Amino acid sequence: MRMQKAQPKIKDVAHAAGVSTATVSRALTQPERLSEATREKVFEAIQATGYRVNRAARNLRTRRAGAILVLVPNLGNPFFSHILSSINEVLAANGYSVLVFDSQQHGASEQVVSDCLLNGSVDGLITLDGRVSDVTRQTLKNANMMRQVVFCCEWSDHLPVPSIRSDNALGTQMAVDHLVALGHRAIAHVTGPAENILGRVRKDAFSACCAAHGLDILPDWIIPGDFSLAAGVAAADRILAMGTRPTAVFCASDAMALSFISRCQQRGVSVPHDISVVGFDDIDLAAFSQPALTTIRQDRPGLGRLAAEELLAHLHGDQKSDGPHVIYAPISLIERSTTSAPAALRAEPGRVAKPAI
Amino acid sequence: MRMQKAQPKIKDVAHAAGVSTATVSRALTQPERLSEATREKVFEAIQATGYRVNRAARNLRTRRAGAILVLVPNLGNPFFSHILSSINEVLAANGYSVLVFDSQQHGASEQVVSDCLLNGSVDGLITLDGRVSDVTRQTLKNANMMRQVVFCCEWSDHLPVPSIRSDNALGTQMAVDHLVALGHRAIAHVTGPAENILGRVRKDAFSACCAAHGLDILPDWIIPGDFSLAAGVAAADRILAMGTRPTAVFCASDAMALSFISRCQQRGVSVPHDISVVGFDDIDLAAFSQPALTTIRQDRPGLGRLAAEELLAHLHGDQKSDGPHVIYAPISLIERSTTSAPAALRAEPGRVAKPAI
DNA sequence: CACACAAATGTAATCGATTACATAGCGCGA
DNA sequence: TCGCGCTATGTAATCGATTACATTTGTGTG
Repeated sequence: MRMQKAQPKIKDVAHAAGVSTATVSRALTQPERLSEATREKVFEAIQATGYRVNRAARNLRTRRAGAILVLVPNLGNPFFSHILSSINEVLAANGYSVLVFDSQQHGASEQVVSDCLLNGSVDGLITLDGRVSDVTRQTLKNANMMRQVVFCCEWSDHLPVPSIRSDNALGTQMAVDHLVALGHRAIAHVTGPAENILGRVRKDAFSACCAAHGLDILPDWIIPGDFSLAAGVAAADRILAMGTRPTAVFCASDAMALSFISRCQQRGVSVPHDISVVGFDDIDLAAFSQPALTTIRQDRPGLGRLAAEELLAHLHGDQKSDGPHVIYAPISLIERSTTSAPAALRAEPGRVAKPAI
Repeated sequence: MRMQKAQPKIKDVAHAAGVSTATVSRALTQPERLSEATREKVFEAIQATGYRVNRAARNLRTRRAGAILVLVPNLGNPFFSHILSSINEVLAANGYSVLVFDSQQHGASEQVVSDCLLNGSVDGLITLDGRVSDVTRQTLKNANMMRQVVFCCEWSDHLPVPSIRSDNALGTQMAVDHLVALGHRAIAHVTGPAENILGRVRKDAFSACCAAHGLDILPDWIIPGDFSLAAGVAAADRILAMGTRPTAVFCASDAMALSFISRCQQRGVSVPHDISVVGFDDIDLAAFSQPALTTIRQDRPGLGRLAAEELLAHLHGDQKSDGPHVIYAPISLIERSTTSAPAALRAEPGRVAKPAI
């Protein structure tokens, strides 16, 4: 009774259908090569026995894993969930399983990645983490496995593989242009972590855009953050303590923007009346905060989908586009209610319509 | 040049070390059974050749997969990220890989689950989705695979497997007690989806608690929601339109609570001055909203960790606790700033200290 | 009618590890 | 000295599929 019925094997099916194992296997993998009669016999036998292909055996023989590794820096960060979701959707639809690993969690994370690729437990890697150790890079190069890796969101310039990303510089420019168009000339920036490629790119783009607009940005107005909620609060405290306070703030993440705003409100500073705020990402909550957050939307589902599709194309050999090419997912400014003309301009309505360039 | 060096196999290592493949295998799996000299020879050869155990071969032979499937209802929901993260942490530390699937994504989701378990591509299943189809239940029962499944957060009473969860009734009671202690007697509830076990349990507990306190809850005050941000807005609109408006609202999720509050503020209703709000979950943003959200904290890392540990215990045969037992992760009321005494009581301070029972 | 060729199916090698069983070497007590 | 038992290692079967190659059957052609 408590005996566990052994899983039926291909031999059992073959026997039940009165054919050879080869025929059963072919019914599953190349049904068009069998006569209709046999094919049906086999499928009936499969039904009857409840047969399932043993994955390990198939993988061993075919030297494929049918799985993709997704490397996430901090799985606990909800920003990644939509990306993971769309990656999953595309891969699952193509018969691949999705393995996830948190690249910050284990000292052994570098080990894990190259291990998985080298020992055949996955066919490819999508990494949302732009930091790639030298060891990993070298290992991938040696094993000639570069074409089975793609970056998503983040990237590293040292690893020549395809990269799916938002145009962060463009997004930053949209944010700055928007604020400048409203009349702001004193704009602060709360950055991402210095070691993060996105943080660096957005910060550099911010400086460049401000320079292009001829804005005079005080060094103090570049406030180091780390994308986190806590960083937004800290940034608000710093700005509210400043002698010459900027009239607008561009935050490198929505999380920082939202907590920045909360802290301002808590300290009696009104957004956007007293200070305008622009975020980056367009997380779900951005549309539902009060006031609703003006931000730069990253197409998270699109990023995931494109990355998955790109990887699949490479795995299936469409090397039409081998190497380190970049694909940009669409990005856009979502104007909501945390930006307005600066107070000084509102006092001189003449300048509001056509703000000084 | 572009030849891809074939991965070294165990035979290559054996040859390099001058031993048999059995010895190499033993060096990897039961090193204590080898003499120190041989063991070192083998490890050097492994180093030298860059050998990695082929997973498919090992899995085939050992009839293990070294992987666990985590089934998530809606991967895009950030609530799950912390849980997934801690599941991952525990499993990775124990040498297991983590496969994720979104149970809402594919019509084939039921297929996927039983497939994965039956074809040996995973050793166990942690499901965050309480809805289990009859087919799946039957399949699991037939294959005697129940002991390789655990529920986390959600559950189904029809599947007798271990369940790691928060004490939702207790959490609800904490919320209601808190509001009642503040003097509220007119409390609304924004529910989760009717088809969701958590939504139902919290709603039932809410009704029971209110009854226990002798509160008179109008049917209208039970507002159907679905945990989403949009539902919070809709609920706010409904409540603000009511003739007899409740003085407090218990929302079945933080997402609904936060968007509920935003909508109230937007419509000029102040929280907690005009209406008190309690959430459920304690998501990251709850502490950083303005006002900071009073809520019931679920220990998400704890839920994930316990589920992973429970599953590992079962897989390793510690069937000390076989069957459908329930493990509760700690839950607590986090008092922040979205609750206060109702306006009516503030006018009669005499009643504030000891509100009428 | 014989032969070439294609289609359908079977036989058995193969993927790369683990491990049951066999063997060799060694120490120790009788 | 013999033999028992223990340790260290080797030999070869095994896990369960896929697939190269062989074989059979059927079909069209000169």
